[in-house]
Amino acid sequence: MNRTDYIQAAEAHCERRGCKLTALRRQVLELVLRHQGVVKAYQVLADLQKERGIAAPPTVYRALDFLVEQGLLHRVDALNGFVVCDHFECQHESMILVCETCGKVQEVDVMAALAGLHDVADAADFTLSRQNLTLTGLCKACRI
Amino acid sequence: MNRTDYIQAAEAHCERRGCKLTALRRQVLELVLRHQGVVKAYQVLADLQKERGIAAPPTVYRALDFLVEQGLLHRVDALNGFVVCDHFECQHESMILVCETCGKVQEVDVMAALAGLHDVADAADFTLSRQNLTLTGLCKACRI
DNA sequence: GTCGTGATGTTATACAGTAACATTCGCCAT
DNA sequence: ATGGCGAATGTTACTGTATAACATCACGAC
Repeated sequence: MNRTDYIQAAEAHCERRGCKLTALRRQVLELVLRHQGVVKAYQVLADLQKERGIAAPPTVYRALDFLVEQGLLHRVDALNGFVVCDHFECQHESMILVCETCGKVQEVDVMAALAGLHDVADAADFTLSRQNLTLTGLCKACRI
Repeated sequence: MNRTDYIQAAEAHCERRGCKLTALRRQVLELVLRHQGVVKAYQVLADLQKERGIAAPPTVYRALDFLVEQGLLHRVDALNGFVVCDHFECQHESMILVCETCGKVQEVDVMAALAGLHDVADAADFTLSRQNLTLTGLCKACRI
C-alpha cells in the first residue's frame, strides 16, 4: 500500500469509527509515514515546524494520541516512539520487533503466541487489555 | 521473604556476580521495596532526599540501573517505572502484569507462553533478547 | 444568530534521563 | 605508609519527554 492509498484508507477508517482525520492529524500521520521505523514525538514536532512554522508539543502529542487511539500508529514504550501500523483494518493483536542494533522495526501477527500469554494471565486472575507487544532483539541482518 | 532477608539475599547475589551492593545501592533498593508495585525514579529521589539531604538525579539513576542490571529490579517501560523482582535467583523470564485501574503489579513465570513468542520471532528471522514483558490489563479486584 | 462541542493554539511547567567533569573511597603493589 | 588505580559517588547543567490549564477557533444543531 503506497502512502496516498494508506492515507485514504486511514481517512475512511476514522470515518467508520465516527471521527475525523483532520488536516493537522493527516499532516502528522504523513510525517510519521515519511520515516521508516520508529519516530519520536519531538522529531515529528521539528518536521511539523518546518512545514508550518511554529507548533508546540501539545499539538503533535494530541495528534499522535489520536492516531494511536484509532489504531493507525502504535506507541513503542521502550523507545518513547511511534510506529505506523499497516493493518489497522483487521483487529489482530500484533508484536512489534525492534532491533537493538539497527533500530529497524517490524510488526508481525501473533494470534497464536498471544493465546499462550492470555492463558497465563487468566491463570493469574488477570484480564489482559488488547495490546501490541514490543519486544527487542536482533534482526536478521544484525545477528550475523 | 521479608525485607531484611531479601536485602541479604540480594547482597549475596551481587557478591556471587562479582560486584557490590554498596550502602547507597542498598538504600535505593530499600526505598523501592518500601512501596508496593511500580515506583518512579523521581519518587525514589524524593525519598532519598528525605533520608540523606541533597541528592541529584544521576545518583538514583545510577543505582537503579545497577539494580536492574543485577536482576533485582525490572524496568516497566510503559510506566517509566521500576518494580522489585522477587526471584532474581532463578533465570526465568517473566511477565509483569500491571493493572490499569489500581496500578498493582504482579509478576508471573511464563516460560511456556514465551516459547510461543520466540517461535514467532524466529519465523520473522528475529532473535529475541532475554526480557521481561510488561502487559497491562485488569486485576481480579478491579475486574468486578 | 448563538450555543455547544470538538479541535487547535499558547504558555508554562512538570517529569524523565544523561553528559561531563570533580571528588572520594577502597584496595593493593611497592 | 603511600601513592596510584579503578570504581563509586557527587555536582552542575542540560536535553528530551509529556501534560496542565486556559484561550481561541470552526462548525453544525437549534
